[in-house]
Amino acid sequence: MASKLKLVVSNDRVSPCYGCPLSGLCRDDAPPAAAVPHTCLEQRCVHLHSGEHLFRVSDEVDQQLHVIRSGDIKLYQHGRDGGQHIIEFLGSGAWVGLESLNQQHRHAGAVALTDCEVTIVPYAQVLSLLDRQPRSAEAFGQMLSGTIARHQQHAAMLRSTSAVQRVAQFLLQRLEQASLPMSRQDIADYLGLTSSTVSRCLSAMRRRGWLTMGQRAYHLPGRLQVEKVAAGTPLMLED
Amino acid sequence: MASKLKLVVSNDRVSPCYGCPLSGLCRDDAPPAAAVPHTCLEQRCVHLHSGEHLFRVSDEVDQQLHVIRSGDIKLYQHGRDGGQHIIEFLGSGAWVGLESLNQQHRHAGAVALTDCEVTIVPYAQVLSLLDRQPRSAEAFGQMLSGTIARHQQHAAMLRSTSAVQRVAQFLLQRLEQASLPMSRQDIADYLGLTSSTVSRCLSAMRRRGWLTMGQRAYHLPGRLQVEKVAAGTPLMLED
DNA sequence: CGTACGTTTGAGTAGCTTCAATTGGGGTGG
DNA sequence: CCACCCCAATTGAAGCTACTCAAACGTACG
Repeated sequence: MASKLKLVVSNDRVSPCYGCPLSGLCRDDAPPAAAVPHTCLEQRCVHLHSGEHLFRVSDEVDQQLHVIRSGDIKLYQHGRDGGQHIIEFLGSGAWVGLESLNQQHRHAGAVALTDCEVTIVPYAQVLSLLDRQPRSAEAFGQMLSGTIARHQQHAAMLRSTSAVQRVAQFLLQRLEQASLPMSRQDIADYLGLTSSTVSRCLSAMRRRGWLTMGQRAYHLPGRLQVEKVAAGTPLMLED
Repeated sequence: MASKLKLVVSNDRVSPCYGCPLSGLCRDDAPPAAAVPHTCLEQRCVHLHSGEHLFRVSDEVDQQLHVIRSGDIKLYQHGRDGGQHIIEFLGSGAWVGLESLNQQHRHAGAVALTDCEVTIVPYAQVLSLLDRQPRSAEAFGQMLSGTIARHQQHAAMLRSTSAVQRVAQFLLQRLEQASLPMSRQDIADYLGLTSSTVSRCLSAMRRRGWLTMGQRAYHLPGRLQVEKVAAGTPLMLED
């Protein structure tokens, strides 16, 4: 179960930034090739198998951030009642660990939902970049700002009184990619419902033909109706 | 209803940082007095009366952050059903507007719950500070990180199934200062409940002598029991 | 083929919401 | 100073939603 670490050194002189996790933060329009430090060239990666932890609750914070190259990860906390509360589902391109920068121990755990490839980005490296490139501080701020905005959206979803409403919003938000790698229980823990209720809501929409579910693939032929449900239109669960 | 703007220029040479909203970010251990730019000396303030908006939903983002000097502010969004969802209650010392850095229009509104004094901090000024003082980038990151962590906590509270549980957690979290400037409706919108339910929960605890409510002052003689309720111990509403 | 686990579905119940009536407190005008 | 009004808070009763408990089904894996 040990994570394999791989050191990747790019030899591509044409575009040294290709594949660099920091490329989203780099703001030098024309970075002088000679001045590019190791930062952009060295990439440490971790491969996670489905179910493996990237880090656990109470782990010591190691001052490292992570960027997901491929796969999906869930961020969770332990609920008061023993169950787990999913904070966020993170997909390809997402940063992991932004909430731990000021803390000594993780208050959230991160588990791979599928096999994952994750790039390790030492926080010091990010700070170093922010130091060298003033404009990237702005980009970094925007990234954190966006994270905050997403959490606010999630909180809004949790306050939607109706269960179908929450499930509909979840589907609309997550079904750009037409696949849901997480279990019903995970969805339930994310939406503040039970897996039974989630299942009932999905079945209700499926019965109406608004949702089709091949074992991993999901589609929304009735996207318009689902949007109405998400907006508050009531929906009888049993037909 | 027009907000009064006041320009305050400090003449105090002894401690130029005193009262500076950026002091929490400044990381120069011994800032050379001669090099201190206007940044630390100019402070624009806004005075808000209870009920006045600092900004509204859909307002254009003016690239300004705010720091609350005194008073309380609520951050809210419009719910699907017409009601408003409170995102966060912000008190003295808190930063306002961190979630809007990457957006063109506000997706949240900010209203004063009490009379407020708010310092205006142009985002450019923050960036300029981050540029000059590399270490303050870390502090800024920690601040945003802390904000994210608080939102995650809030989301966890919203998933607590029981109503009394949510109210108890809210009281424990908010009653360091022994006063709740917001209305029952606001609390309800924050917790994802109705004002009736909030009222009932508070009454239940008051009947048991765990909570006392002078018109503005709140106290928790039964903090221990309230903590148990927050942790999941069931509680009959009617006695 | 059999076991184990996740999902679906079924009744019954608890708890929150809804709607409405009552109380209380703060402000205004007499 | 008191009466009045207005809005917020409280409280009551009824209804409905989502949870609980439980069983049956499907699928993946040995």
